[in-house]
Amino acid sequence: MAGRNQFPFPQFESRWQRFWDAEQTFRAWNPAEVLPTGHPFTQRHGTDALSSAKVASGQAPGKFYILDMFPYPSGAGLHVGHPEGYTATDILARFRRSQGKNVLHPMGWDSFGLPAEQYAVKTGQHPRVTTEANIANFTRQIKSLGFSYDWSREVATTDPEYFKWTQWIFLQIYNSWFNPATNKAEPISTLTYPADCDTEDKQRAFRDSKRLAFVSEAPVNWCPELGTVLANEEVIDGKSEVGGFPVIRKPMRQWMLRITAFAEKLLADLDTIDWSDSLKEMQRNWIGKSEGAEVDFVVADSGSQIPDAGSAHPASGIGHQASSPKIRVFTTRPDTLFGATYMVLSPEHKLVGQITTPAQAAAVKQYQEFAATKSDMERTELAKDKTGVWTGAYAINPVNGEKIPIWIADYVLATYGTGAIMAVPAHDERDWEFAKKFKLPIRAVVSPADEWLKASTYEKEPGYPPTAWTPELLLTHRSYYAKHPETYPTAVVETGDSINSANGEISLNGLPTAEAKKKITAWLESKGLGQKTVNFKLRDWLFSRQRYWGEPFPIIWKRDPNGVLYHEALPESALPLLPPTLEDYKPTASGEPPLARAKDWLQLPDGSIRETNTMPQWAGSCWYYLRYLDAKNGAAFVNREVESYWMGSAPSSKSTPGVDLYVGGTEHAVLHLLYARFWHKILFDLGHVSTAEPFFKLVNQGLILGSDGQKMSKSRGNVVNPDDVLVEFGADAFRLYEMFMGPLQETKPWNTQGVEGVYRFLGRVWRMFVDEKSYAEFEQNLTARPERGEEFLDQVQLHAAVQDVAPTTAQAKALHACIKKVTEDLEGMRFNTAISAMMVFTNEAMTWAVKPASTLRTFLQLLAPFAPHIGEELWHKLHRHTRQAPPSLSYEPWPNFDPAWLVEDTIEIPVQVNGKLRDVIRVLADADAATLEAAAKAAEKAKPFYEGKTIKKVIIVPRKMVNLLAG
RNA sequence: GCGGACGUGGCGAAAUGGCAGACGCGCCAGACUUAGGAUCUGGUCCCGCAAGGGGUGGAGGUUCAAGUCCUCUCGUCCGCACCA
Repeated sequence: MAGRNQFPFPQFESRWQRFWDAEQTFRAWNPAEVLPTGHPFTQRHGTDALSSAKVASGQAPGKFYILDMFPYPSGAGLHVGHPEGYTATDILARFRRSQGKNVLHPMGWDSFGLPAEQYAVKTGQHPRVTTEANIANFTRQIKSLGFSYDWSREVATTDPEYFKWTQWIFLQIYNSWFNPATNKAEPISTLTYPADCDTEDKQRAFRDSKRLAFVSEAPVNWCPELGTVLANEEVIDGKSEVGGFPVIRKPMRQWMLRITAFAEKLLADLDTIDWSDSLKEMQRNWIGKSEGAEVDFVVADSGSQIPDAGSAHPASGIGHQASSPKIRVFTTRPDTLFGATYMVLSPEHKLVGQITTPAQAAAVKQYQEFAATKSDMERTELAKDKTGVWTGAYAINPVNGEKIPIWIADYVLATYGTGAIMAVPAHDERDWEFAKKFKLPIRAVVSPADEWLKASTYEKEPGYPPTAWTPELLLTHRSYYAKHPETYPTAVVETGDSINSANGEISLNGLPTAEAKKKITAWLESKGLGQKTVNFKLRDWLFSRQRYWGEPFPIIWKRDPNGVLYHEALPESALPLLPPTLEDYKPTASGEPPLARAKDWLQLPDGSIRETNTMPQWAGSCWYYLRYLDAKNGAAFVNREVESYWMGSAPSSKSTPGVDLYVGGTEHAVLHLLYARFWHKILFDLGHVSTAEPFFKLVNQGLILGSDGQKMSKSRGNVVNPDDVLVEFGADAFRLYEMFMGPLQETKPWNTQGVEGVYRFLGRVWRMFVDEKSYAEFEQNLTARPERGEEFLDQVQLHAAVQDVAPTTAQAKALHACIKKVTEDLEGMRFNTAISAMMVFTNEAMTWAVKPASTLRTFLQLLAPFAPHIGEELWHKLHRHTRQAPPSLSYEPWPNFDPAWLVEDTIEIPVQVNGKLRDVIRVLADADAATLEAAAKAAEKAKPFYEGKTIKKVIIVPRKMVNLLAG
């Protein structure tokens, strides 16, 4: 589109961006900070607005912390999806600022990450160089959109001054343990040692086993392609979330964070925050709480006669040797214990070798190898067909003394529960499939629902097909099921009354599931056979990566006099611990992380060796929202007073606890958002922050699809580059379009013609304000001397129709309706309908021969949060015209609507006959029921529909409608 | 399979249980114009000349009145997925 612009955005957008930068218009001030007198915040709120006294007494302006998920600065640059959330938050930031809030609206960079490192491996260029270039590009792009960020608070997770504190927080975690008695993280110094920890070595081992950051040797997700381990959360269908490469399980020494200790709090506190149901549900599912019982099964016959040293308490079960090993299982259905006809251990279960009989040893070993070579992906894909082998061993069912076979199968996961299950094939689908395949016995212990019985009955059963389901017939089938569950097509997994569940001491028969669970659990506990247990799907967080481009751990390794390796934290004074300079960023030939290449860095003079793993990318994003509060603080990660003001626990905050609004993509639903909540809770317990949750309200923006309705991707060629849109239509139109597309949370396709629509709207706004002739002159001058564009811009005159007159009633009504709609829609984040309301106003105002300056001025205030550049430009023109010094548009109080203007004298209401619209009548707004009825009956068009009939009833809803019921 | 969100014109979408389709795109017609891919005006759910009738994925229900509430059903998207 080479033709003329509808309005001179290329000239005024850059002008106002420079203005905001130079004036520090959006600089947010901390409590007790000295406020410059010239700043518009000070001019509105006073020089002492944030004095310690006012903050302490609650007299200071309330805070509003509005946060975007900071981006990873990729080489590809900004995507149209990024500015969707950023625009929404910017509009709200400007809105709240105008309403008198002290608004904190920062931006930064989640700049550690794999792409820069992969580029370094290929080219040898230091990731910092790549990262800084990408940040520069992202900064340019984001600034070109005119967002009101306080850039003085910018952070980058790769900045040593930032990751110094990431490392510091890691040390807080390392030096803490979770005290179950207080249900809190506490300094490791509060740990009390058991009596048998009587040596320094034993105490150290005990201490290290309790830390919230600890070392584990467990099998981990290793991605050969990426050359690193990954957290469970980063593995999807057995493939890496980044890149989609295969992931295998491999035992490695790794750092873990004890997030499982916080599972209950992470779950419970979801009820205290304002997030979408779907997001909360995703977190709940991920945490995966299930309540049940752990039950011990004693092994009856085992392959070896090695007594189990661990089973100090002989179970009081029936007929077993006290020296036999015990297998502990977790079940959510202890009520079905009488139906356990076999057991299954995961192939990796540590008792497998011990219990396997010589006869089965070869088969078991073969199966274990078979299971081990399968990747998680294969295990999932082959899930349909159950596999397993018998160990040759039996266990004793503790409730009935029955000998049941012990199998191993990979449908039992080593990492969940105890890694072993009691199999109740009649009432569990997986056990059912397995039992059917291997011809294991199936015993019914729960009576099915009538519906299930009716639906599952088939010809082999007596009395089939039934002519009618009499209670007697159902009873017959019920008792048949109780004896022959294996003849039915499926397992009965629903709850129901217990059957076949009694021994000499206890009977569950006839009890509904919930009661049966309680009763059997109490019995198990009284016998020392088991106890009530809560299990979580959530695993501890695998926190180390074999990468270069991440925060090094502030940890060193030493050997004690016995040659045992142990770890030790670096002192705070050693922070930040910088990564070494390398020539080559690949892992070493022996598979050591890249940091191991830096021999000088690795070895300390006292002989200790540095940890060579680095932290995952999530580390920096776990707390960046806290660093924004006090980004330049060299003495602490955040000052306490500053933290309590912005996070809402101080009296002045006058707000919700935590970040007031956090907007970002749904892709971080379980990863970032769970990790950040976890870190925040540790910091809260340790007294470093003042709220239990970081993000009070969270909104997920929807995905923006390509114009073909497909996800945007390079390969589809449907990617829209914001830079291109900006050149053609400008930042204001871009912002407006992203908000006008539809509700923020919805997925919606991009449509360039839609951008033209809002661009035309802004053009109409421009023409409503400016004199057409002077704009034409501007364009001619601009063509001749483009470099003098801004000078010419100031010569563009206001439209002659804009006059300093009082608005007419109709004009005031139009304006106040618009104020009301825009204000309410902003409160509800309904940006699309707010824009539509401004379009309605503009369409009407365009028809006014004389346009009151005061009305247009107020309208500009409504428009400015959405389209700030044109807002500022016209705001200044308008005030030059009225010869007033222009106050700061950003800090001018938000207009209030006067309900008096919105009261209509007469209104149109529909007249229905038998619920169908027949006519519309115009009546006085406050007309009473009798008047409405009379008016409705007088409505000509409605008459034919009830003439000749009697009106039996009249429904009258004042101000709404009249319905005549005739018959 | 389980959990969540959602189905409204040609398209993006609006509608405290009370006139379905605001606003925008696209399209049609007209005006201005050397020109229009600028701007302005009017029209635009379907059937029907009209009166009128039909219409919010489908089927029922509640109600004077249902896009909105309830039940069932079909479909789309997202998340989880052998979690005992």
